[in-house]
Order: sequence, then C-alpha cells, then structure tokens
Amino acid sequence: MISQEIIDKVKHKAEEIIPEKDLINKLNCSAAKSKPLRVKYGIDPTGADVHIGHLVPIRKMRELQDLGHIGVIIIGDFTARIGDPTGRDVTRPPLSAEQIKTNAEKYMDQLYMVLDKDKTEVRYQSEWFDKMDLSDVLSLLSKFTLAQFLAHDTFRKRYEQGLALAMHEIMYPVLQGYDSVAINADIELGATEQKFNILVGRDMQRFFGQEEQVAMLFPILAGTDGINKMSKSLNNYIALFDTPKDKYGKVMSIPDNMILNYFKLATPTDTKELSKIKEELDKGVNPKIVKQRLARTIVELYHDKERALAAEQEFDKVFAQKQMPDLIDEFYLTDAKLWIIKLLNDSGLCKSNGEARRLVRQKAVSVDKQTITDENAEIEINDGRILKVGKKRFIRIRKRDNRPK
RNA sequence: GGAGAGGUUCCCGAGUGGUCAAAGGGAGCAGACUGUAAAUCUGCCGGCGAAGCCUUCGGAGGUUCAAAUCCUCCCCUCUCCA
Repeated sequence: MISQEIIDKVKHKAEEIIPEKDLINKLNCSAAKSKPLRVKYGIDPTGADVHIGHLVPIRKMRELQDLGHIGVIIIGDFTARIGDPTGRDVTRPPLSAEQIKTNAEKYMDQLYMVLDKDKTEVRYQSEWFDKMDLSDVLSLLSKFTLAQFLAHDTFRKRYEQGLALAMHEIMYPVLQGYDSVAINADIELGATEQKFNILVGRDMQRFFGQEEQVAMLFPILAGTDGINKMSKSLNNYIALFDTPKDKYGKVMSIPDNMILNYFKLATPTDTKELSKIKEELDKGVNPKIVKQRLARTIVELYHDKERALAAEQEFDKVFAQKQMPDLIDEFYLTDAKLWIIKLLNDSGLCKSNGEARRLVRQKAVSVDKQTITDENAEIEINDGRILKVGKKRFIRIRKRDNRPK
C-alpha cells in the first residue's frame, strides 16, 4: 500500500480524476509488482513553441517519473493532419510531414527542461497508424456512435451554431483514443478540455481488452490577459524560449486575481505554501510584492536564481524608476541623417509608416529622452543614441562606416 | 438532387449604387492615472515621405461616369426536404 501522502501528492493540482479509485488501485498495483505505470501525454506538433500553459500536465508527468513511472509522449503526427477541433470553431489547415518532424524535435528539447529524459518514451502515431488500412479504420469507427460525438461540446456547438465541421475532424478523438491502446497507457494526462478525447481512450482500451487508463485532467492556465486560455495565437503566452526579462515582465502583467492560480499551476509550490500565499493576499499584502515573487519563481524554474534577480532589477529599473534597460537591441546605420518615420520603420520598432506617424503624433516617440513632436523631423545619426517608443520599446542606434567589412 | 440562408477589414457585426477605407463593439497600440494589476477617461486603429493615389467587402468576369452594394458564372458554409 502506498501512503496517503503520496496519493495526495499525485492528486495535487488535478481538477478531475476519472475514476479516482482506479488511480489508487493502479498506484498500489504498480508498487506491489514494482512495475512502473505508463503515463501518456499527447502533443500536437503544429507549433514548436512550448509555453508554460502546456507544462501543467508535463510537471505532473515529471512528478510521476520521480515516483518511478514512465512518461510516454505521443507525437501526434497523424492528428496534426486533422487539427484538434477541441475548443476551436474553425477547421485548421494541415501541416507538411517535415514541418511536423522539425516541430516535434524542437518541442521535445523544450519538454526535457522539465521531464526526466531517462524515464521518457517518445512515440510517433505513425508507428501504428501507418500500418492500418481502411478496414482497420472502419472497425475503429464502428465502436462509436454519432450521438456520442455530438455529445461532445465542441462538436455539438459547432454543429448547432451552423459552423463547418469536417468529417475527418471527428476522427481526432478516435485516433487519440487508439494511441492509448498502442502504448498500453495507464494514465493519460491532459487539460480539462481533453476530457472527451481521453475518455474515448478508455472506451478504446476496453474494446481491445486492455485495462482502462485513468484520466487526469488539469485546469487550463489562463494567459497573461487573465481571461483566455494561454495560447500563441492570442499572444498571451509565456514561452520557454522567452528571455528571463520577458518572462518576468509577462508574469508581472497578469491580473492580480491570477496570482494564486499561477503559483498553483505554473510552479511546483506545494499545498502548504499555497495556503500561506493565499493568506498573505487575503491579509492585504500589496499583490505586487507577491507577484514579484511569482515572477522570480517562474524565471528561476527555467533559468537560474541570478537571472531571476537580474530580471527583477531590470524590471524595477525600467518601470519603477523609468530608467534605461541594460540590454537594448542595436540597430546599425550608415546614414548621417534619417527621417524619423523611416528610422522607426526600418529599425523594426513600428510596422508601417502609418503606425510610426501615429506614434509621433501621440508623443510616444523619443530620441535620447527628447520627445519628437514633428513627424518630418530628420534625426542625426550618432552612435549610441537611444530611440524609444512607448514605455517598453527601446533601440540603440549604432553608427557604422560605409567602408566594406 | 431540390428549396432557402449566408461569405464584409485581426474577431464579432452594420452597410444593399455615389456622402464607404466602410457604423458599432471587442482585441490591439498610445496618452493620463498606477504597481507594465484591475477599473476609468482620451486619442489612434489598411498602405504609400500624406498631395492625392493605391489595395480591401469569397473568386473571376460584366453593367455603370461611379459597385461591398446590380447582373453572370464559379468556389465555400449552413438549414430544411430525400
């Protein structure tokens, strides 16, 4: 029998465990036979940027690995051709095979920042789906009814609202479900929105005479806007690739009411510590202080303590004291003079002349702390001048000679 | 296969011959206030060195001095019937 303490730890953060009893059985059974559990998590290699929202279940996988279990990452190279319809109201365009492979590799590099490589198996769906023929596919489909699929929120909503719903899209849960059979999964991790897909996996395993997997569902981490789920397309995400400075800044921009949630989902903070933080917030400690701690914690997770502190100092410097940041992107020029609008545009600080003009008119542009008010201004190009747009966009102008390198 | 509804700028959504680069809202950006929080207020919000011009209302043609708006064909989606 495994201890209640461990069970609680395993259950921590999960919003729903279906069925909970089976989870405990599996844990006990595994301990008794000293046979590790196979913990599944599927990724969609349609993008290669991992953000901290993706890592909520991945952190759990790591915890389970630390308890001796095996993490199995499924690269959804087939489902990527479909595009996960979950939570989407539009059909997604498919990707090329090479694109998928590159993405998958990049993705794994990032996941290994959290996972234990020695206890991780990486499997491609094509390993099993490439071998199937139409009769195999039909037999998979015959296990389910249309009514079951229309019970799925995503499908039903799209259907009821009269939106497009392509036939192949309903294959998504079927394929994902069969993955569980292919790898003989004991537990599948996922966000709550994956509930349906993961439960289909249980049905599928039953059809194939396997012991059914346990679904462990995790809350969806909200993006930095505090409203929508974290996603690249909404540009409200904190990516693993983000610099420490960006991570820090992005955490600081989340709404106050998300602080505790972030501590819980995006950091390994335990239950005891969480209630302490909650207490502090309730007592009326300035949320900014708590948020700073959160930001440091998150940066430290992916970088290190020094960088976390440096990011904090930098943040204070630029935003609290309104000073220049230490690290500023540089832009090289050979001209002696340049029209301000062109300068803004060429340096990448603005996307178009129109935007640049707008910003000048709104007095958001400065050169060496001197606000530019004239949109026709010609700026003398001297080495080291600082061009600033708004509060956070800086660029250092570097003068370069004309002569060839 | 038949009948009907529809496709508008990042998103939602108004517009049914000129006054339309296209109402309104959301998102976004900037400014004020702040703690790069929330709330609020203000301004901007297709492109062009800005004069005018160019591109945009599913696609291709056409009518017209003038088309998001009218006509033809095509593509796509949905609803009902089978």
